[in-house]
Amino acid sequence: MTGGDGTASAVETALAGALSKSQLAYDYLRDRIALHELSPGYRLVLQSIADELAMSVVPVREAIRRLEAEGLVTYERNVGARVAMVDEHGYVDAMQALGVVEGAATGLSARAISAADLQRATEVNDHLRAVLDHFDPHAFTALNRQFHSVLFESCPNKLLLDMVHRGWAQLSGLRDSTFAFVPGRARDSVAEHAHILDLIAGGADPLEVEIAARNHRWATMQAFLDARADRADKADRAVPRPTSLRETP
Amino acid sequence: MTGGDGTASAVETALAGALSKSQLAYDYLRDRIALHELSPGYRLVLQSIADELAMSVVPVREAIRRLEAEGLVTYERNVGARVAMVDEHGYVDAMQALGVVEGAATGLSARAISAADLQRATEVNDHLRAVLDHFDPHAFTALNRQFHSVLFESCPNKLLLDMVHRGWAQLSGLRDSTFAFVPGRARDSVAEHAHILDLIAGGADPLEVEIAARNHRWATMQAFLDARADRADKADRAVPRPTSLRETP
DNA sequence: TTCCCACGAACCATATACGATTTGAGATAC
DNA sequence: GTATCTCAAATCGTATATGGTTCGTGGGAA
Repeated sequence: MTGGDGTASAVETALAGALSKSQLAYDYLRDRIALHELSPGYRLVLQSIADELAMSVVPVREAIRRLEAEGLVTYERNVGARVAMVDEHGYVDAMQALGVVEGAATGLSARAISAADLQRATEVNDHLRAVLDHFDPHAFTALNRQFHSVLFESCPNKLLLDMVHRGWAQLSGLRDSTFAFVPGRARDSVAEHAHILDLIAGGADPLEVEIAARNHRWATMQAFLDARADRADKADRAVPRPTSLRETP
Repeated sequence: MTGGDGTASAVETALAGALSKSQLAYDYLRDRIALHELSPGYRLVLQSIADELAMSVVPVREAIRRLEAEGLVTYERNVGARVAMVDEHGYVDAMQALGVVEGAATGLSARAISAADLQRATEVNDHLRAVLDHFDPHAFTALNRQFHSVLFESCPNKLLLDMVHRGWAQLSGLRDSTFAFVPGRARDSVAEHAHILDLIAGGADPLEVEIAARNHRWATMQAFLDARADRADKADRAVPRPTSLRETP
């Protein structure tokens, strides 16, 4: 289908044979949402997508139903689907929930993680530290995801792991990551990563690892909230806030 | 269509207007699974269900896709769907995950819960204690669910709450609850409930409430594992286990 | 008797078709 | 000029139809 000539039936059968069209549509949409090729709020019209993928609308509908169940798209009866947009409230909820499940997954991974993985996580974090000076939010976010993935992917509980993946997928819908919004958070983040690594390497209590991982995420969430409050204040009126102003112009 | 003459459009619109057939099928299947009218492993044939509900297979497919995404049914390409059966491994994973999210939801509820709800939870637990002597696993399980629902429903995080609901739904698929398998667990459970209530009433640190709620669930899980190990041992060979045998014949 | 193959029934996957609903634009009245 | 009504285009929801796949069953050969 990407070839465009439409005569690749043999290849298609061999290639897509294992994958149903419904699955194909699901993967297609999921990828495009994750890659931000479909922005939040984008209207998902069944027929258009079906045309793009050279299939009928039926498999597309099913794919969208699955995406809906995962919270990646919102759906309205007789109106249609659109890519879920994460308002700040949704963002906070998602980050809070992710903190819980990712923390737990990381804690459960702590004892199972291999030395090689731990080494790899350390390298990724070194990389993160290295790019702090010429800061690129997008690259930083990608590396950050890698770092955490290494730490929680060893979690033996598939259910929990799946929740973590869904949480990340939902948050990836954001127009920009938190690090684009609050660049200053990046440096703290790297330091907290190092702390988590120390805990795991030192064979700390899994619960301690879990809480560290959770607080790490919640700190990012809090940084976002603080930044938002700051901007709102500055935008609404040019009056300094009463307490604990930590302006860094 | 149920009328058969096809002229009932006004009634139909008014009655089913708020609910799509897809949604209807979803609710129908979900309820029947929850009520154990459809046992785990039961084969879900599209056409049969469509006939029962007087609709075509298309909405049924969508409903099943959603149930699949929630882990209530398993699906196999070109073969079909069946009600998810929770083997002991799946059970352990589900309980572990539920412990995490339910614990977190309960912790987040702790500060938000009303005095009335707290009172109600206490009453339900008293009820649980009262039925300990003429023990009925089914009734106990239902009350137990009530108790925990009161404690976590005040959680302000909808995402987390949804995960908790899904976890309970998945586990409700079990042929019998843990309490049917390990009746002795019931008494401990009631005592732990009281402890959790004390923590919340005393305004304890939410994290402490969370860990108590989590450990409560994990203790139930552990009781199940212990019981299973016991039976396996006794079945395999009539040799007493080396340590900490706490037989109650 | 046992193994293998062929055939057929049951069922899934997808395409097409059509009625129903929403939505926005243009016309008309005030 | 604004508000409201009407109508048509776009899109969704569901039914029906058809081609494929799986799985069980029965017959034949070793």
